[in-house]
Amino acid sequence: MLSQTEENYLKALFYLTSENADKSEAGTNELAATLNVKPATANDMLKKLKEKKLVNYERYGKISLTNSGKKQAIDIVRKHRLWETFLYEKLEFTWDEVHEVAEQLEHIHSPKLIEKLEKFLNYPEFDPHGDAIPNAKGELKVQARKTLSEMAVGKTCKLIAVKDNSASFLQYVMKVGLGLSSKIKVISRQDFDGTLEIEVNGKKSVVSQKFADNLFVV
Amino acid sequence: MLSQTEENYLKALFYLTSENADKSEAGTNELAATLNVKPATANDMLKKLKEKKLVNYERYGKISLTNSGKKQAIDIVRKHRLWETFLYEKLEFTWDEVHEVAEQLEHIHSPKLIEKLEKFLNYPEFDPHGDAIPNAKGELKVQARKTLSEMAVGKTCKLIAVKDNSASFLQYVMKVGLGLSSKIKVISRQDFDGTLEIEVNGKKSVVSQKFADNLFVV
DNA sequence: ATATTTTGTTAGGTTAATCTAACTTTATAT
DNA sequence: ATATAAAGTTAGATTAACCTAACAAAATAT
Ligand SMILES: [Mn+2]
Ligand SMILES: [Mn+2]
Ligand SMILES: [Mn+2]
Ligand SMILES: [Mn+2]
Repeated sequence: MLSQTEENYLKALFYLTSENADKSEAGTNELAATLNVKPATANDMLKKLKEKKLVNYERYGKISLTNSGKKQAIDIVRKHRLWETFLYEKLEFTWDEVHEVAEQLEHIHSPKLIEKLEKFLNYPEFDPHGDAIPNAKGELKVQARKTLSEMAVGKTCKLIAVKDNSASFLQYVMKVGLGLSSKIKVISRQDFDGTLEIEVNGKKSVVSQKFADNLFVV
Repeated sequence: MLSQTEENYLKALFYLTSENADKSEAGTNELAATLNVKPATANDMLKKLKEKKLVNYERYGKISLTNSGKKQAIDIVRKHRLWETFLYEKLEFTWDEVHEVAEQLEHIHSPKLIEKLEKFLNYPEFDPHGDAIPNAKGELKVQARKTLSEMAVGKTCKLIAVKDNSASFLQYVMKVGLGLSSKIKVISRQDFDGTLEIEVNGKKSVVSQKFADNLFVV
């Protein structure tokens, strides 16, 4: 059985090499930064994970998950997102509070618990941030989506997911009047730096490109 | 913040020195046995817990929890029993399955989670094994109770709690037709070894004294 | 009162996960 | 093509939690 630490490495690698991250291989420094450890630490762990056949890795080479590693990573993501959904739907947590607690809950080992939890939540397909929840087989719904920053001026779109899960970002999103399913109209865009003027529920706001890069819409 | 290991030592000491255990101090070997570690290991940890002012301990002396240690131990017990109740009430776990998973869940750190969970469960006072759940202040309902082995022949009583929480014991209890609130009539007792003949829902069974010692009745 | 058993402690090691400091390899820029 | 910078690795330490083996103290039994 994997330790919590090993699980965190697999999950980090999964995110660093997922579609979302537009590349399929990661580096030691990048991985270390994600996990808030020093590169030397990540390097040690990579050797261990390679030994366990969970990552593809050669000295000075790029890193990727093996099929086995990916399967395990997806299972952790599944648990994380089911717990977030539980906290949000059943315990009245707000969407900026769920992530931190789910970081702990995702490491509970009990297949039965997850099966039962999923059933209790009525087999949800998306978590409170709009991210797809993998099913027991590791399959997840892929939605066509673009970032708000890619939307044409004058168009209206619907918020379906957020990329950043940090409490500070999510609180900012709420402050602008946004939540999942909100309708957003793009009023104008500054060519200089991509700053957008948007309208949500009749309320206008000016937001940075960085902000818009972190919102997924259809 | 306490590590999972430290929490487990506090919890073990709490049980070893509670009313239930008819003594208020514990020994190193006893503690080590409870936690499935060697006495040398427990000894190291005792020094650490003393340093943190969580236990009263002197070389070759008896061990007890300080007020601070006891408060923390009760909080872990509270979490454990709330999670057991959640698993039993909401996720359809059976009473022999809940303990093992709760052993993991009790170490999740989030005061808000526990508050919300308690509210979601409607402030339960007893867990699936009939054990009292401490409230947020650490107070718990104390019920007058005796063990089935202490009951007089001919009397009928009600099962309100089980002492042993192991799956094997609980499955045995179910096999005899018992659950919380079951009515039990004591038909006869062997003076030689305390073996009892009991009747539950019209069904007669013969059980050992050890078995009867682990059932609390009123 | 002394011998034996039980209980508790110490010394010295191991493993997982982390670190710093020094080093090597690969990538980038002139 | 070489120098510099960035990325990655290694060696050697540290800490928490565990171990075994040897020893010391306390409890008990004769
Ligand atoms: Mn999350
Ligand atoms: Mn999420
Ligand atoms: Mn339990
Ligand atoms: Mn219980």
